[in-house]
Amino acid sequence: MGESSTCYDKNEGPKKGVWAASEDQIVRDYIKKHGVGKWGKLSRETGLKRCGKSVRLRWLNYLRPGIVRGNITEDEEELIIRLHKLLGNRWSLIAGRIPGRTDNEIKNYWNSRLKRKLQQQNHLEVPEVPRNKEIREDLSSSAAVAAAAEKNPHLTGNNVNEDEDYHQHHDVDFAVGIEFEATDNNNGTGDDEHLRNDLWWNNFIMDLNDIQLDASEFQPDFPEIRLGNLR
DNA sequence: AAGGAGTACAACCGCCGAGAA
DNA sequence: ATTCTCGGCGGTTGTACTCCT
Repeated sequence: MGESSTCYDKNEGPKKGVWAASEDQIVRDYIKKHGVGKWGKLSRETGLKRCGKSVRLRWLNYLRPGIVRGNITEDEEELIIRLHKLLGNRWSLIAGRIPGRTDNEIKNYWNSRLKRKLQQQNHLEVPEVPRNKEIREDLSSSAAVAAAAEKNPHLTGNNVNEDEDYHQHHDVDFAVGIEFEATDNNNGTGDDEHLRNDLWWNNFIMDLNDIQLDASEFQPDFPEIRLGNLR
């Protein structure tokens, strides 16, 4: 059923296509007054001829404060690759770890650039990480996650932290719940370190696929990894 | 200069789950 | 217990832009 019943007016249907600046302003004004949510109501009360879902998407991907526009940095790219290896196409989860970036943006970036780039580099045979709800729930329910969440509330949940001052001082690194010991690429061991990490990740993915493990089980074996906020 | 191919990104669609009625 | 609405997600499509021939 979804929202289709509220999306499509019997007579003329919803307006589609590119949003006008005036439409954006209507949404901004309404949300300023009434807060986020009730997208269908927003659409009806403001006379926007957009379906609620469309309004929501516009807000989340474009109008919302804290959105970072512009090129994805190398750090962010690396992060996306690693998170994708772990989580598969769970764009909202991945986006939740990259402040200011939206799931749509990351999905687009992956599909239009990274996928091809990684295939060219032979780093990726585009692993089809199964959409396995149980794995994610196991990870999210671990004690490690809870502990990390308590330590650093910025790292939890799917919501992008919209504290711009916080962003300025923490940049990308804070968003990752998976943190490696510093890798020294200048002392000749960098490649080995990368290989080791890649190997570890590959094994990790295989383990996840083979059996459903609780994230907290990994930590004793791999102290260099903190599975702080997989969800 | 023209137009076809490739790319990037915004937006839409269909499905699902949660919660209210 | 059932139905309905809404919010959320991932996949896909549409379109504007850029590059190449």
